[in-house]
Formats: sequence, C-alpha cells, structure tokens
Amino acid sequence: MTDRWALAPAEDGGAELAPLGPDGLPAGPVVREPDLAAAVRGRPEVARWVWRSTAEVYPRLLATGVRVERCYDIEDAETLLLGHEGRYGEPRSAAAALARLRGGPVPPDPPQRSAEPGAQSSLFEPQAVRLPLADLLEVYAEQQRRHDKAAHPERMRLLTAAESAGMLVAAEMNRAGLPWSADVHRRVLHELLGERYAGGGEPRRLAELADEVSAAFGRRVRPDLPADVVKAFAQAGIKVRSTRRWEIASLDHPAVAPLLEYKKLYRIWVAHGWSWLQDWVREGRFRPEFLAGGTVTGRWVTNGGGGLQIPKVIRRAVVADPGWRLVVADADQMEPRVLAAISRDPGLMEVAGRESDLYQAVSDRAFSGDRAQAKLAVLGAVYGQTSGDGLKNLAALRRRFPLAVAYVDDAARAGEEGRLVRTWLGRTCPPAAGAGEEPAEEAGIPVGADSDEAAQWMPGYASTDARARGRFARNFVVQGSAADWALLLLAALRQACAGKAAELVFFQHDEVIVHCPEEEAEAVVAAIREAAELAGRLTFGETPVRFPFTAAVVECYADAK
DNA sequence: AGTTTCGGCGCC
DNA sequence: AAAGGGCGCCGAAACT
Repeated sequence: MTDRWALAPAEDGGAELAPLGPDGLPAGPVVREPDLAAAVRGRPEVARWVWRSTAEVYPRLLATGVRVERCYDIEDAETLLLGHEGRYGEPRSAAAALARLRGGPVPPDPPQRSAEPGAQSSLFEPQAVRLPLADLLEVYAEQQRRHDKAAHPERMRLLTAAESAGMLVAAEMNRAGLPWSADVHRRVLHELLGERYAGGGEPRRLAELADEVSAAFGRRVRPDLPADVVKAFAQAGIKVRSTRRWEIASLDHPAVAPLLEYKKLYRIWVAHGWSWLQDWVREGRFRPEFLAGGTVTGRWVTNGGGGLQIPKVIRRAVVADPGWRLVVADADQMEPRVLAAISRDPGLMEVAGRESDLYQAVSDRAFSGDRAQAKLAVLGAVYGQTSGDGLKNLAALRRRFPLAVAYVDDAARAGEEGRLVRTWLGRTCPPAAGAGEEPAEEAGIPVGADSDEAAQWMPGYASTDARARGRFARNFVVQGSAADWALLLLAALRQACAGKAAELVFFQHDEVIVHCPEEEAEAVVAAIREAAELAGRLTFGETPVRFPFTAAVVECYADAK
C-alpha cells in the first residue's frame, strides 16, 4: 500500500508529486500536476504527505477545504535532527541540508518573518528557498538514515512525526481562530478602565489612580515610569531596587495600593485594550498565529497578539457561537506527572498513577500533609530553586522520591558541564541556552572572577553562567518532555475530531479549547481524556502514570475553572 | 528618526 | 518568605 507521498509546490500553483516506499525512497516516477490542492484532494488514500514546509503548503490546502491526515515537515525535522546531533545553529533549511549532503556551500537561513497586526496568516513564505522534488527526496532519504543514528531512533521518529502533526494542528487553529466577542471585550474594558478620553490618553480609571498615587507622594508622579516611582519612594525615605509587584506590595506607604491597582489595569490597557481589539479581532475571531515548536523546549509560541497570555479577566470575551460550546480542558499537575514518567521513580509513579490531587498525595508522603509545601518543593525541583525553604523542601522530596530528584539533578549537572540534555523523545537543549551570555568585561566584572574556568580549580564552585545553564537544563527535561507529550495529545485529539464539526481553537502548554456544537461536547470531553492517556502511552511507553484532565463545557472561557 | 534594549507583567 | 524555568508584548529609555 502506497501511503506516503512527497510533494513540492511549483511556482505556477501546481505541484510535483512522487509516491514513496516504506524505506522512504521514491517508489514511482515524479508526477506533475497543474493544481496543488486538487492533486492532494484527488489522492485521499495518502496517509502521510512529505513536504518541505507545512507553513508553506498547508494553509493553501486549507483555503480550498482540503485537510490531510498526516505529514512530515522536512525543515522542522532538520531542525530537530541538527539539535539532536549537537549541531545547533547550523542553517536548517532544506536547501542547506542538501548543500551539506552534496558538499557545496551552505546557504544561511532566510530571516524570520515578524508578525503584523491583522495580517492574514501567511499563504506563502516569500523568502524561503524552494527545492525541486528530486532534491527534496534526497534530503528526506538522508533524514531517515539520521533518525536511525539517534540515541533512541524510534523516539526520534515519533518526535519528528509528532511535531509535524503539531504543525497541522497549528495551521488548522490559525484558520479557525478563537471565537471572540468584541462587544463583551469592550464591556469588560469599560468596567475595568472607565471611559476613554479623546486623544488616546489614559482612560478615566487610570487617570484617577495616577492622581491618587501623586496625592500619596505629595507631588506629580507618573506610575507608568519605574524610574519616577523609585525616585518618589526614595524621597519618601523608602529605598526600592525596582518597582516590581513583589517588592512594592509589602511596603508601608499610602501610594502602594493605588500604584498596584494602576499597574494591573495599565497592563490590561496597553496589552489587551481597545487598540489590541482593533488590531487582532476580525469577524468574531482572534487569530494569534500559533507556531508549533517555537521554543527550544518545544513549547509553542504565538506570533502576535499575545495569544498565550490572555489575562483571566479578558477571557470573558471568548464566547462560543450560538448553539455551540467551548470545551475547556487542562491537564492536572502536568509537570510532576511528566517527571514521574521520565524518571521512572517508583514512589512518584505510584502517586502519579492516581487521578486524584497529586500534590496532596506527595504532601501526605513527604510533607506531613502540607500541600502548599509539597507543591513548592516539586516546582522548586523542576525550576531549580536555589534558596529559601526550597532547599529544605527539596531534601524532603529527595528522601521520598530519590530517582525523580536525581533525574533533574543529573540534567542540571549535564547542563552546567555543557553536555547535551534531551527530552524523553529526543528534543535537545542548545548547549549554552539560558546562560545569559553577557561578556564579563562589558558587564564590568573582571574576567576570570566568575568564569567557567574557575569551576575547574575551585572545588564545588560553579559560575553563575554555569548555574544558569544548570537551571535551564533541569527545567528543560521536564518542560520539554511535557511538550513532547502535549504534541501527541494534540495529534490524537485532532484525529478524534476528524469528521466532526468540532474544531481545536486554542492550545496553551497543558490546556486545550475545542469549539463544537452543543451535542458534540460530551463526546469531545471523552475524546480529550482518551487522547491524554493514549499520548501518555505513546510518549513514555507503559507506565502507571495517568494524565487526567479537568474539563468544562461552557459558553464562555471565563466560566471554566 | 529609526532600531534595539530594558522594565514590568500577563500566561503556563 | 524569597525570587527559580519558558515565553510575548508594550512603552520608555537608550542606542545609532
């Protein structure tokens, strides 16, 4: 059965196509077709399309109503394979891969496109270098061989397949958009911020709060200017190093309350206010342009509109179409469950094998029932907390869950020493990411005072850069393996929704929203739970670890949880 | 005048 | 209480 075909769009709107054998090599002649979408639509038996770039091809297919079951994105795979091979930073275009294969000069990658408010999702990538199908097939065949050389070839194949699936999901979500009520949004803004004044200045409520802050200081103070606020506190006899919330909140001064309120509302105004609405919401949909695998850990990003940072109060504007519902579902305690799965710590797997509150179970075993302490300890272990109660809590965690803590400790040590660190499926951490990279001379620090070389002759010493790399690597294995799992979840959920009216419209690390007719909602909830467990088995193999979801069927996003 | 960095805070 | 991982976004400040 010929289930894999390769495809390369042509300049004239047509395409070159070729069937592939199970070995990934061409199994027939290259075919020329006059219409890209028609060529795909006419081959419904194809289970996987191999192409250079999903972002190049798939939006054009979706625009004509053509969906595909699976794909393989050659340039995304190239990125993942280069990373796995410890070759971060090498150009990752298909053209570059071909040049490396043939020993020619390697072209640099074209510059990244940046987001423009209101711009339609790109139908084309103008700067991208297209390759003839024959060249593409050469790169693909070589990538198949490179998978075989990976630390875990079968996991690496799963990773590239999963991220390609993620790119299909991203393209489909970009097309669907998140249902957004501009009326509700404007109502929320008015409730929070008051009237807008002509001229685009601060709305009424912000102006009032600025007046209150100024009155409390006894002089005119601009609360949106940190330097001004620091100076005002200094004149009041209070030294502050910054105007961050956590530093300001504990101060005893009448300006504190209106200042904090101002900062909260100011944030809404500038980041999700009227101009945001104008820029990003069209025809009842917010389209943030999701990018699968946009970060080194594999988490997604959105390009424009702050799609993954929608403030809780603004979520009231996310409203289902009439007769439709939003199924809002987020994974329960994803990080510790993933840590259990990757570390295979027996105690933590046992705890993560229950659907009930994992932090409560951890606290019953290691923290005398103090759930807050247990949660801090787990998150501290994952994020690399280095001081405060975190260390004491970490010790308690280590006694009860030694393999789990050892797993992240090993990752941290590998990061500090500059060794490669990988997620469960094989996504690889760039050697020096998160290190800050500031040249010591420019920062005014004598060279050698805090350098990596010092670690070699001072026992127990690690430079701040090395420690930062350690924290990054520690977090990377958990956050990144969670992203691995999330890709498989999305792929499975997407398959479950195929043939239904239900559409995935939002994804945020461990949370999904499906927009569907009311009568499909319960089936979607079940599909999410099944997809989560399937993703757990596919990603991590057979473990006792469960991946429960909290799901709500709502008309408005804000009504979930 | 245009571009880059910084400070702060939103989300996970 | 103290301040640790990943991002994007905005205006202001700091540059060229």
